[in-house]
Amino acid sequence: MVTVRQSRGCIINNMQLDFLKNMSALEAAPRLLGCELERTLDDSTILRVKIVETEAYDQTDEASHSFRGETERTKVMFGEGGHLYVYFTYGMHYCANIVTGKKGEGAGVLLRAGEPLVGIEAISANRRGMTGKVMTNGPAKLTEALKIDFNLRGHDLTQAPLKLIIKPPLTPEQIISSPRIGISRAKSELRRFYIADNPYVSK
DNA sequence: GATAAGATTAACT
DNA sequence: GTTAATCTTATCC
Repeated sequence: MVTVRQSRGCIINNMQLDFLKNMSALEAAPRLLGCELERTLDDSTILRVKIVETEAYDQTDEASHSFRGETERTKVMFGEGGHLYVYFTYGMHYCANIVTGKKGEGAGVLLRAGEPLVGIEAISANRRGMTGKVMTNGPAKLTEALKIDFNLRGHDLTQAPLKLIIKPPLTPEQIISSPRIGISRAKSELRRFYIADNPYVSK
């Protein structure tokens, strides 16, 4: 019985991420709010966070890494939805995106902030002892908290050690959209989404 | 081969 | 509000 349930659960999980292949970044960004990321560390510690803030990037978007076409860095963004695009920036930070769309489309959703649910002590340790919202209320803070770096570049999010767990969609009333943060182009487009009144949102 | 900019953060004043 | 830290990637010689 357990085997059957696990097997079915796995299939359902895969199908749940399948929808990302048929979704634009702009559709997926608000949809991913409230969903969860489960990270298994090398020592088997389980961490889980709820996604509370996202931004949409795609090929038609001047601010996107995929805007000027596929390169060695951005090729994961041009792969199938449901994988992880990781990039390194400002000489010291990693940021993570959930890729959306079919193969050949360069689109993804930047994970900007999360709310720790499980493994909070380990998350705090990863963040050099910080506690409270400053642990995960920024894109590079989130990757540091979950130990995401180039080891997980292109990772399939249906698999350990990093799984995306789909939850029911939030209501429109729970979601606020705004311009994105930290970009120099396409500044006025409403491509940032966050959960209303959640203390772990970055700003 | 060299250079400039960057989907940021934390520690300052 | 300002700034240093720090290095990959893209772009331009």
